[in-house]
Amino acid sequence: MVQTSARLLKVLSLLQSRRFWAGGDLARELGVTERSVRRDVDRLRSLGYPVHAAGGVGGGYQLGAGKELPPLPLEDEEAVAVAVGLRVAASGPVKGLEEAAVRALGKLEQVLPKRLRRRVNALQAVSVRIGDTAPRVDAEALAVIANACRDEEVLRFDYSSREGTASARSVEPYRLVHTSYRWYLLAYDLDREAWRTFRVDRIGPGPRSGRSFKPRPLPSEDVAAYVSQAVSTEAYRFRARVTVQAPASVVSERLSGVAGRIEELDAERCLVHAGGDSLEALAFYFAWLGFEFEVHEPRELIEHLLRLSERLARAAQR
Amino acid sequence: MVQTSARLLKVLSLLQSRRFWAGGDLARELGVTERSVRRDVDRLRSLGYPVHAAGGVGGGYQLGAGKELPPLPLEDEEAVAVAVGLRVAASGPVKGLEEAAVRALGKLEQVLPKRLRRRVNALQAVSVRIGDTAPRVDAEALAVIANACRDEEVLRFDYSSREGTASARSVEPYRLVHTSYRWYLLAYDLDREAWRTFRVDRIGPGPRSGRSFKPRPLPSEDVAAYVSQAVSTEAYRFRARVTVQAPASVVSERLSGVAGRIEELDAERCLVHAGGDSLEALAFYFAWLGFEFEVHEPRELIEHLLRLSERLARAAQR
DNA sequence: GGGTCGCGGACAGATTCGGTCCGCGATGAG
DNA sequence: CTCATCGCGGACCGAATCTGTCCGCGACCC
Repeated sequence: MVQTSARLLKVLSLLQSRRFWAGGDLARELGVTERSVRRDVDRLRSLGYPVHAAGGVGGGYQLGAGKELPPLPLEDEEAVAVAVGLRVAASGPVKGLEEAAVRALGKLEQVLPKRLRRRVNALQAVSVRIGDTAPRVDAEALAVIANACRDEEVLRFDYSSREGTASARSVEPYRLVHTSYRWYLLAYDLDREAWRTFRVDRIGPGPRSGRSFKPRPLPSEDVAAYVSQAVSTEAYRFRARVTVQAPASVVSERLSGVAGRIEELDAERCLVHAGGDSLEALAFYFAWLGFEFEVHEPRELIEHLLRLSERLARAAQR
Repeated sequence: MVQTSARLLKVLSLLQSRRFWAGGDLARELGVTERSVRRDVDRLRSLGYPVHAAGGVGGGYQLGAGKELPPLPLEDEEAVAVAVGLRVAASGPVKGLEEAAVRALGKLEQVLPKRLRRRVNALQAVSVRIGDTAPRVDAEALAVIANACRDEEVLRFDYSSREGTASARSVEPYRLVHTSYRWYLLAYDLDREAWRTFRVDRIGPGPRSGRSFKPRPLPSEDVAAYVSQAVSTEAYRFRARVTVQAPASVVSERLSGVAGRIEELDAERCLVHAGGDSLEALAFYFAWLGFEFEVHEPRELIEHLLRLSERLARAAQR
């Protein structure tokens, strides 16, 4: 009967909504005998979910941490929180998690009721962004693209090239790669009949996935290497060279997340090469460090720092 | 048989792992006839999960967005991403979502296999924090506390008072409230036999939940109001008064997340009252605005800005 | 010691399940 | 246009399963 399976799902969900459930309560909640509850619990156990039980007064069933993760039943609010959290995670505050976050986001968005999707989008707007060396990537677009890759569906979108000219693209998406704080899409461009690497932040709003395609062999075994090579010519608007009066290890910890590399000069100083598209972001990263530093280039950054310094000095006057 | 229910769960999970599944493929994957697959799909539909189907060549089944959210089957990596994302969300980058995020986190942590928990904790460390008016709250502690509230379990922890004296507490936890960038726990202190409001960031590491208790009536109907009144005497280390040369609406948008309130002076200026425990954070927030501003108090902030301004000026020299 | 609560065997009847067989209709490629 | 593909669902039947009932056991806590 469908009833049995539905009940099983319900038990699973009940057990996750409250730590302890007495057999009798569960039975009442589910509208079956206690014996059936015991059987359901057994079934869950045989499915690999560790349900602990405590005897005596105040005892009950409790879902524990097992080897595998049970499917997570979420309330509306919680789902929204998960979606928002994943969008943050996908935009990269924590290294090495972006791809997984995007995959999870794809799964979630696929089944997210419309009313919740609206809430997520509304909340998304107010997210606080730090420094922002990374251009803002639309997390929903990211999810759409990730799903298109997974499902092998042709993707259409508008793309603005580095020079700012826009063009409509129609591609077979293969991989979404996250490197040095940017998202890239490795895809086969159907109109140009060639492999291309797209910067996701340059993809226009609302990419649409369409009919499915038969995947062709990738241009390289090592996709990450291929992409990073393809984009190595990619330049930031500004490249900064800055000497910081602090040990390289300290700086690298505090600058985690900035695109760039750090050279140790001596025990107390290091040279930071950082790339960014915004002077504000670059200035803040270094100011935020809290150490003395010296900018060698670019000139624009030096000028920006001077202006900022003057503004702060004015703020402190009275 | 357990088989049927297990299969149903598996179908649900398969349908979320790939967009399109042909009936034959599903049948092979599950080890049953195609007819049975159709029946399973029917069952899912009757459980409220909208499974769309497309006929013809290249057709297949597809899980759509329904009224309710199906339980989310997560891979290991994805679960870690969700946990990290939720921890970020719980620490409050997006308004009004913190409580839900903590609830979801509680659910997740309850069933998170140990190996994944370690990963989450490891990753948590490197999370980038902005400005940080909010003291760092241990997300795992938050989850433990939330679960203790939900499960009505006595909670023990070390608490350092405002003056810095530590004491061991044993309380009945009732509500976790998030206001103005801080977490508070409303609880009944069993030793002092009185209601108390605890700042979660002052709770020592590893709060432990114990035996369950019978809840007593709350001291007030409106818990949020009660707590906010109870903590109204709570002072920040620094209180700043700053005039900003920008419309109040713009400022309030960019300062979202800072504890404080904004008074409109005229169309082009507003007065911001902000509280914070760190001069760096306060300076950062106002500098980050990008507008001209003037600090009226505190003196420390003015001095800090001067020092910062000089440091930036030095950085720009060469 | 007694009450509470989880455990699980046994049994019987009702229900359901899954495989098989089959014809229908929609879709999309050639 | 035609054909192959693929989802749909009715019918049938034997096997498997589920549920409620009854009951004794053991653990735990007051």
